[in-house]
Amino acid sequence: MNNNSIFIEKLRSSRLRPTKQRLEICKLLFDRKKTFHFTIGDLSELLKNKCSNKISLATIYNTVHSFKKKGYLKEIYINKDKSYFDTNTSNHHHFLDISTNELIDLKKEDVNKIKIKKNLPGKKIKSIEVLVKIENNN
Amino acid sequence: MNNNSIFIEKLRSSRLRPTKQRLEICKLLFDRKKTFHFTIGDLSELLKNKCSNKISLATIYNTVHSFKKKGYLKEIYINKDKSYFDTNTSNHHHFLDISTNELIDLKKEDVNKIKIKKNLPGKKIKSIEVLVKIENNN
DNA sequence: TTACCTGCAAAGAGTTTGCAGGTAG
DNA sequence: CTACCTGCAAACTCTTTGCAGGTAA
Repeated sequence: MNNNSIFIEKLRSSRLRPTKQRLEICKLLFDRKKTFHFTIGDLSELLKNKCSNKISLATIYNTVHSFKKKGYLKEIYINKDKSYFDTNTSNHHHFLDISTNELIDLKKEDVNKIKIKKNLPGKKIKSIEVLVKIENNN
Repeated sequence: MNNNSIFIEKLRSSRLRPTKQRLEICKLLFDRKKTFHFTIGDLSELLKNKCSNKISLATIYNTVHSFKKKGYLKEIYINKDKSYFDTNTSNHHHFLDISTNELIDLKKEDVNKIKIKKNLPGKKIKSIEVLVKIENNN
């Protein structure tokens, strides 16, 4: 596994020790071409299936939160039941398919520039996020 | 209270019995000029203070959910901990002040028209919501 | 009277925490 | 050796549910 050393570096550079568990989670989350959207539950299932030794739920929560704090993951709120995380940490927009609860990234060029014509004294804009809910065409 | 009869009508017209509890909640939610954003916890606190007889938490949840189902409230997900509800049920956008966790409505004319240039086969757009996160200017 | 509503307490789901033992550096 | 990490179980928070008693029509 060549990627392993990349992940070890990535973790070291953020002062996170490259433990077995964190490397397994890195492989699952970051060793893919496309953005990955997941809940802790999804991740836990995947790890149970694809990974020989069990990783405890507490460790999964800890790891995901460290990764978020270090800027490797972004948290998305689309549902009161659970949090979604996104491996694409750039400022971007989403489709949410309400028939399947699936999240799909929109590229920058898929949405026209958004201009906010109101501003509040003493406040500045930190981010602009668009959520486009889609459903099946009957 | 003249408004009471309006609320009684409103409830009757949706086949919800105008009970004491529901009327109290209506008064709190809908007897105001501006949009109101709240969590169940907020509402429960308000009712505890402004209302002589205690309304149980289960009833508050039931009522808010019936109101949502009847289209009098909209649920907003901006936080994993709790749900926010909005008395403005039209399709509209929000500022979220991340210093205070306060939600502020944006009017239609505050945001330019949003065009989504991508579409997925078999799917149609149901709604487009913009969340603008703002923070203090230092 | 009948269907619906309320309030309580218990149950549920996702998440967080405390702590003892284990591991990286 | 020391600081950090893991895993378990218990705790916590918000929300939902079951059910007995109460209320509107």
